[in-house]
Amino acid sequence: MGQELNPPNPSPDTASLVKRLAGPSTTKAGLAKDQSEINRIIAEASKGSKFYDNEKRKDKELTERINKILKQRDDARQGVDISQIEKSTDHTLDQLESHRDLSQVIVHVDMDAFYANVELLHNPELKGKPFGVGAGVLSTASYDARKYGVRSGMPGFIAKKLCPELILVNINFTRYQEMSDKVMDIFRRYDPNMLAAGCDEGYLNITAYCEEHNLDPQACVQEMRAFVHKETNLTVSAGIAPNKNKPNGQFYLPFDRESIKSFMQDLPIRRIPGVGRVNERLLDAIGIKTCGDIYTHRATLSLMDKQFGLQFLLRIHLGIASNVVEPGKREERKIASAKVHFRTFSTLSDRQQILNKLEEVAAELEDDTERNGWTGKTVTLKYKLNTYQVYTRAKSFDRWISTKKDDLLAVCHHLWQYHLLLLVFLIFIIYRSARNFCQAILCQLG
DNA sequence: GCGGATCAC
DNA sequence: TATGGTGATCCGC
Ligand SMILES: Nc1ccn([C@H]2C[C@H](O)[C@@H](COP(=O)(O)OP(=O)(O)OP(=O)(O)O)O2)c(=O)n1
Ligand SMILES: [Mg+2]
Repeated sequence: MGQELNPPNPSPDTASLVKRLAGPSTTKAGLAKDQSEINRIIAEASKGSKFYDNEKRKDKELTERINKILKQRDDARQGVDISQIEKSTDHTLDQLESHRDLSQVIVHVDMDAFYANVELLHNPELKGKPFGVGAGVLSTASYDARKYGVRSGMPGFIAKKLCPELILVNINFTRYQEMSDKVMDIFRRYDPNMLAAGCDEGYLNITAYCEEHNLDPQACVQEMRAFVHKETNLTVSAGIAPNKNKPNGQFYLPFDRESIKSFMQDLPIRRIPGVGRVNERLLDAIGIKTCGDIYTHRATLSLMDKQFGLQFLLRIHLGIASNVVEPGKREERKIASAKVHFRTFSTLSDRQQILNKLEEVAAELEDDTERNGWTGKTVTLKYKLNTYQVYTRAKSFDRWISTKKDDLLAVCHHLWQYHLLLLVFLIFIIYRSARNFCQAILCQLG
């Protein structure tokens, strides 16, 4: 009874929801030290919106999923010989360890605040000021803005709350692509097989270059970074290690087993590429926060290989990753995306109006595909409701799709399940046989 | 093949 | 007032 006299706040945000609302890129360099106050402001600003409700729904679903996994874990551990399982995973670890290859010098290079620093070249007055790139949602933020908690993926109006003097700069993709080409060319001098990962980073194997030029890795990377700065006025960070697992920022990881193990020991699991917000929570639920914790819970992970991926995590624990660097798949994948924005006074709730919009998108798609002579065998219709719930509906054909407007419209009309209150429509035509893409049209409603 | 979920940048 | 674009992969069905 006594407890009921002190009811909790009405629907307080759970820690997990507050964290979810903060967005995916909360581990970026240059962010403020105290994120809890920042996260509170973000949650406050989000409250009451449809977006917030949707995040809350997803958070609840994830909590249920976690509870299910915990139950599975408890069931799986019943009546099995844990020490036997641990022995078996130890054997796997020994196997992995025996194949550890420290012979290759891998460097990961990543441009600093890429879009922001390119904008700085065009507008030097921004120097030293907090600014973000992008309208609506920020693609990135200058380091001066990050101090306030402003970061990638954050909507502009919330960023302004965190930093009222924040300047918003429009996005100019062609500029970034130009600079990207320049930078990549420099990287390729050091490894012609470089793997470009996105437009601002790359993985290089500089073993051969160091040998030929009689350079040690540190000197080699310093030289490369100096070249980038000289030729582009942009700065770049690098991590040098025996494989492609990127350390944060600029870093040299000594090439011996002990150094690597101690580096991994306290590294938060979230820093590993492939472990995002969701997997971070799942792993946290079974007691894993750092790469070192993987070993402690190896029996559970072994029993729940399906859910967590034992091999993936064991390799992470040891700090063993691929040290083969190859350029990405060569397949041409031209994307000419056309975009149409419509603004109406409210979301569309009338079938005929929606069909009219769909027809506009189909017409745009016909136009683009005709112009470029492309087609495919799958049509995908994707739409977002004003609740932020997303649906995709697809249909594949044995023959090439007619990209005539009316044919596309007929297919999409069929795929659209008469949901109302739409925010966004997208149509894709996918060319799958060569695992190739595509064409996308976006139609913004409401 | 389909649809949802997750992740990276 | 208001929460992105693009591309990829994986899993369960
Ligand atoms: N959610 C995101 C993340 C990134 N980007 C774009 C803008 C970035 O400038 C570029 C490179 O991404 P990075 O993750 O490397 O971020 P930055 O280069 O901006 O900053 P950092 O100095 O942390 O590398 O990709 C984006 O559009 N949306
Ligand atoms: Mg970068």
